[in-house]
Order: sequence, then structure tokens, then C-alpha cells
Amino acid sequence: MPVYQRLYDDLRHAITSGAMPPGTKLRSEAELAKQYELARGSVRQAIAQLSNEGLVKATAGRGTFVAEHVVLTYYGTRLPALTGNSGDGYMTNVELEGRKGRQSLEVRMVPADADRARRLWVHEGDTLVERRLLRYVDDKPWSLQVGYYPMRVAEGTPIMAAENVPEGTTKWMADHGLEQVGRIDEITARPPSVGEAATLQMSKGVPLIVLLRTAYTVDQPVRVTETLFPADRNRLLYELGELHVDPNQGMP
Amino acid sequence: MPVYQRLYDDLRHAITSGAMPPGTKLRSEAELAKQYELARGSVRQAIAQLSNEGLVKATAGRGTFVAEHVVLTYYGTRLPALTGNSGDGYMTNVELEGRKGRQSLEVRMVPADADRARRLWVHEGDTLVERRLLRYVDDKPWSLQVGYYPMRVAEGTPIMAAENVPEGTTKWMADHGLEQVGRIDEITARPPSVGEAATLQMSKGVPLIVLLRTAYTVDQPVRVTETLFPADRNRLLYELGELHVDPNQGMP
DNA sequence: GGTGATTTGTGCGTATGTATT
DNA sequence: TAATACATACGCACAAATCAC
Repeated sequence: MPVYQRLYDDLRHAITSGAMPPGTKLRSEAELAKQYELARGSVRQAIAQLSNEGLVKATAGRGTFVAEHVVLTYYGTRLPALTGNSGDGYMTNVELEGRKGRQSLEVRMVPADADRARRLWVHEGDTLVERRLLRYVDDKPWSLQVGYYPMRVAEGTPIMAAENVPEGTTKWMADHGLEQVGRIDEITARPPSVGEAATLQMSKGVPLIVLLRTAYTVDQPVRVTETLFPADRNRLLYELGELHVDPNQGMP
Repeated sequence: MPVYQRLYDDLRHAITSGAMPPGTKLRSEAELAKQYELARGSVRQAIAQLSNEGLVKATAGRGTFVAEHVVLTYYGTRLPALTGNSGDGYMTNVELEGRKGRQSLEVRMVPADADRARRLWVHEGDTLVERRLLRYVDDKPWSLQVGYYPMRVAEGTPIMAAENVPEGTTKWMADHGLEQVGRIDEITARPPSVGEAATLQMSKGVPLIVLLRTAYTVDQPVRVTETLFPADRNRLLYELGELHVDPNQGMP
């Protein structure tokens, strides 16, 4: 185990546990070196790793500071996600947290690859409608959602138009006989590609959380969405079972 | 956007979509260089990135192959997780998939930091029971779960003993008047520290999925667990709402 | 077992564009 | 504006591992 690891662990724990809130100035590299009995190079290595993860921001001459760290929560189980996911559900959520939401949309026709074909009960190569939604929060790109609809669902509907469906695609579908009653969320994580890092304006060491959601009516799958969340500014939250206490409130 | 990116994207898509199943040999670096009109160095960069993510494995003299890719699914919503999570629930699941499960356990007393204190309704510095569970699958370390119990829950119970609770701690607690009726799962991802990468035997480019679960009885939180999943061999799956169709079965 | 062909691993040098200082 | 550093990209050469004959 490298020597800088202990410093790195301490700092990360202090930041993530809230002991050092955003804006806090770290002690200087020289001070940390003396305190931990390390060479300044080792201190820099620990800080470089934190910087790579987006936890701190170093500025020459000023010092190193805990990064302003807005983490938005994506509620996997709450109603907005269930009733108006594609468009306004998430965005109302964002605005509830006092932030400014915006999104850009592209719609294309693409052939289904093997995986999406299996999930959507179509044949490989069949045409799917792809809706690519880049969501901004406070004018920063925040997450990228790519949704796929089979033609049997999308044909002749506003889903095929390159425009926002004001009430959200999920709500629109429910109003037209395609009510989504269940879904499966698969969650993985991986490093971003260079292109993804660029469009989402994330540093390369930050992972992407990948949420692959398949939505079902009572008798068929109707949509697959893949949402990419930069892990330094997003977390997913699932509320399961029955909660009789308020988790945000402290002890009574 | 770098030129090697197109090759990287093509290869990754071919692998993740199933077009190139595990064991498939990639074309040689020289061939790919000619095909994509790149220098060999650029081809190597694309492959290095895939290798870093654990998607391919290169061997001198033989070639580069799509990695044998066992991905185990952690079911966030199924009963094993709800009734016997800590011990045997997950492991029965693993054995159901035809793999060999094993785990090592350490139990310690630790003071609560600010974050865990807030979640468990105790004061910062109060003593918690820490149960550290390293799970192996087929003799490879697979995930690391660290659970924290407040003393009001753990005192005088097998939870404090450094031994497996055969029926699982959750089941044990339910049998003794602490039935868990709800829980909150918070999901994030981050790069592993060097120590974590070592104990979980993962390559450094692979992210960790972090699942932070707070479990509640009808009137209080009773446990916080933080589970670390190397992202290249784990995925989380949540089944939500009502599913009237079998998602694993193809189209009828 | 030996030999040569193939393939990855590694080193070096050069050039270019971008961002930082 | 100049200097510096860094990532990207290209090309070449050789070493090391593997495999077929």
C-alpha cells in the first residue's frame, strides 16, 4: 500500500462525511507533508487523486479547496419518475431543489442491436426511435438519457417528433392506452469515453453511473432508456418497503 | 475528439451488445490499424482503455480476446436481500447461479462519525458495532460489505460476536422484535482507493459501485450498510411496480 | 526440438494542437 | 506574448511470447 494512501483516505473521508464542507481550504502541501511525515511529492499524489475524482480543486497561489459539490438525487422510486419520466418529471424535481433545469433533445431512427432487440421484443435490425436527451442543471450538462421505443409503440405518435412532449412521454403513453405498470432498473458503472467526458463536462477519473431501465405495460416492454450520470454530481435513491419514519429528520 | 475514439466505441459496443461474446479474438493491432487508417499506437490506446475497463485481455504472441466476463446480479428488491441480507441471502443467490460462495467476517467497535450518527439516530462518537464482510465468489473477492449497528440494537446479541449468524442478521433481528419493514438505498460510484483495489483484486480503471443502505423498523433505523461492488463484475437490479411478463423470456 | 511467422509489449524520436503558466 | 507542459498522433525498431509446421 503506497504511503500517500493514508493521507488520501483521511482527506476523502473528511470530505465525504461532511467534516470538511465545500469551500474549506486544505492545509498547504508543506503542512500536510510535515503532519503526515511524507515528502511533498507524496502529498501531491494524494491530492492529484482527489482532484481527479472532482473532490477538490487546486489553484496555483491560492491553495486547494474542497470542491463545490452539488449532488443531485435521482429518485428511482418516486412518482415523478413513474409518471412523467422522460421530460418533465425529473426537471420538476430539479427545480424543486432550487436549481434551473434545461434540456436539449434529438430524435433519430436507428436499427436495433442484439441487446436492445431482446429487451424490446423486436428483431435485430428493426427500426427503433431514439430520443437523446441532454439535461442541464444551472447550465451545466448533468446527465444524458437515451431512450429507445419500438415502432409498434412510437409510430404516428409525438414520440417520433423531435419536440418535447409537454406532459412527458410516459404520461402521454398512459393517456393513450400504454400505461406502464412495472419496470426493471439495471445499474452499472464504468469510466466515461473521451466523447462522453466532453459532452458531460466531467473529468476523466470520474465514473459514469449507467441506469438501464426497461419499462413494461401489462403485456409488453415499451421502452428502454439508458441514462448516464457523472458520479461526482449524481446519486440514485430507492425507497423500498414501508417507511414509517422520516429519514431526513434526525432522531426524535 | 481523439481519432482512436471511433475504434474504441466500435469495439466496446460490439462487446457489450453481445456481438463479440467472451473469448472472441480481436483482429490484430496491425489489421485494425490498416482497417481504421490509424497508427498502431492509436490502436493500442483504444485497446488499453478497454483493457483498463476489464473488457478485453491481451497476451503477447496470442492476441487480444474479449474477457471472460462473469457479471453477478445483486437483486435490490428480491426477498433474500430483504429477509437475510447480511449473511446467507446473497450467498444463496450466488449459489443459485452455480457459483461457489464464501465470506470472511471481522467485527469491531468503532465510534460513529457525523454521517453515520445522523443516519442511525445516535450521537457522534457513540459506539457502533462494525461488521466487515468480504465476500468471495469462486475464490475471487467479489464485494465488500461493511455494516454498522447502534449499541441499542446490537448489545447482548450475536451481532456483536465475530461469527456468522447462520440465518442472517436481518432474519435474526426480525425473530427478536426488530423486523425491518423499509429501507433506503443510495447508490453512487467512485474510483477505488489503492487499498480497496488490492483487497478486491480489481484493476485501477474499474469503478466501485457504492450501495449505502439504511434499514428501518417501524419506528427507528437499525442498520447502515455500505457495500462496495467492483463495477466490472457486478450490477444492481431493482424490480419495481408490477411485472406481468417475464423479462428474461424473449418475445412470446 | 528447432525454426519462422504472428502478435503483443516496449522503447525512441518527432510533430502538432491545446491549455496553463 | 512567450514558454512550458501535456495529450494526441505517427512511424520505426526490436524484444518477448505464442503457435504451427
